[in-house]
Amino acid sequence: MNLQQGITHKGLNLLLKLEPNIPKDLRATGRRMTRTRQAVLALLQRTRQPVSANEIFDQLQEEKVAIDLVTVYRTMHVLKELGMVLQLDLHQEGLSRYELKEGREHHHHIRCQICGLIVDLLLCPLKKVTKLIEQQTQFIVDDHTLEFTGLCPQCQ
Amino acid sequence: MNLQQGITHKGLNLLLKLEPNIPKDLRATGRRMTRTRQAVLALLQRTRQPVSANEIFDQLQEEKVAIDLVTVYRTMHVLKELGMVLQLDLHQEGLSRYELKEGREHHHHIRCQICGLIVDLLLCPLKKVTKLIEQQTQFIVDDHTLEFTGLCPQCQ
DNA sequence: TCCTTGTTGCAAGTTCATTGCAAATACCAT
DNA sequence: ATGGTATTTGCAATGAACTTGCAACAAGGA
Repeated sequence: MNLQQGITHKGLNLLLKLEPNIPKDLRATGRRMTRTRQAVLALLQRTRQPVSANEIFDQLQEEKVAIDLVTVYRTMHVLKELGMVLQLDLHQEGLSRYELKEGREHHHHIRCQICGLIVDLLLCPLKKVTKLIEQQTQFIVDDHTLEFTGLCPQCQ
Repeated sequence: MNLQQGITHKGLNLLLKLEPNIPKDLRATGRRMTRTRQAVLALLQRTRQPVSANEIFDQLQEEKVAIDLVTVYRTMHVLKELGMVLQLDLHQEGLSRYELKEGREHHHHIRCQICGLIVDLLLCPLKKVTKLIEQQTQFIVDDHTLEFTGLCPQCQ
C-alpha cells in the first residue's frame, strides 16, 4: 500500500473544503495546487504560532508527508507573493517565521526569551505615530514592524 | 614606510582623547585595548548610520587598516557584552547592524526600501502600551523593537 | 625587557536560504 | 481517460552571514 498516495487524495479533498479559494489564487497566476502545497497550507492552518521553514519541514516529516526543505522555502516564497502568508523576522532569532494571513487583522507579537513562545498582540498603537514620523522625517511610511520580548507566565 | 604603524599610533592617541573611558571598561573585564578595537571604535564613532560587520570590514580595508572579518565579529561581540554597542536586526535585511550607545537615548529607526538610508526616530510611543500588553498577556515585558520602512525624501 | 594571558588571522565549520537541472507531476486540451 | 506541456519537485551544489579551533602574535603589568 502506498501511504503517500493515500494522503494525497484525502488531503486534497480535506483542503478544498477548508480553503476553496486557494486553488483559484494559485491558478490565477499560472500556478498549480500540488500535494506539497496542500500539506504546507494545511499545516499553517492548524498551527497557532508563526512557524519557521525548518519547523514546517520537521512537522511534515513526522506526519510522513514526503517533502524537501527546499520545497518548503519555495512554497513560502509563492505564498508570500500571493499575499497569503506573512513573513516575520523576529529580533535575534536569525531565521524567518511565517503565518497565514487569511483575513486576520494587522497585529504584532510578543516572544518569551526563555521558551520562545510567541503570542499575538491585538493592539497596534502606531497609526497616529506614523503621521508624526512622516512629518519629522519626510519619509513616506509604508510599513512597520513591532515586537516585544519578555517572560511568559510559565517562565517567570 | 609602514603605513599601518603610522595609523596605529596616531589612531591610538586620537581615540584616547575621544573616549578616555573605553580602555577602562575593557580592562575592568580583563580585556585589552588593541589596534583593531581602536579602529573599530573610531569607525563607529564617526559613522552616523548603523553599520554591518561587512561594512566595518570594507571601510577599514579602504583605510588600510589590517583587520580580519572574524575580528570584526568578535569585536562587536565584546562591545555588545560591555553594553557599549547596540545590535539591530532590521526587517528582512538578513544581517545585523551595530551602533554605539555612548549615552544616546532609547530610539528606533526608519529605513528607506529603495536606497537603504536609515534615520533615527526621536520618539518612542511604547511606554504606556507596554503596561497594557503586560496586563493583556501576563508577560513581563523586557524589551521591544520597532522599525518603520518607507521611502526617503530622495527616493520618492 | 620578559612573561602571561588575551587577541588575531587563517581555515574550516554551521546555519539559514537560494539556485541549476533533470525527473516527476498537475492539469488543460483532446 | 489520455497525452502534451509547462510547472513543480528533489537532489546537489552554492551563497551569505556568522562562529569556532588553533597556532602565532601582541598588550601591558612585573
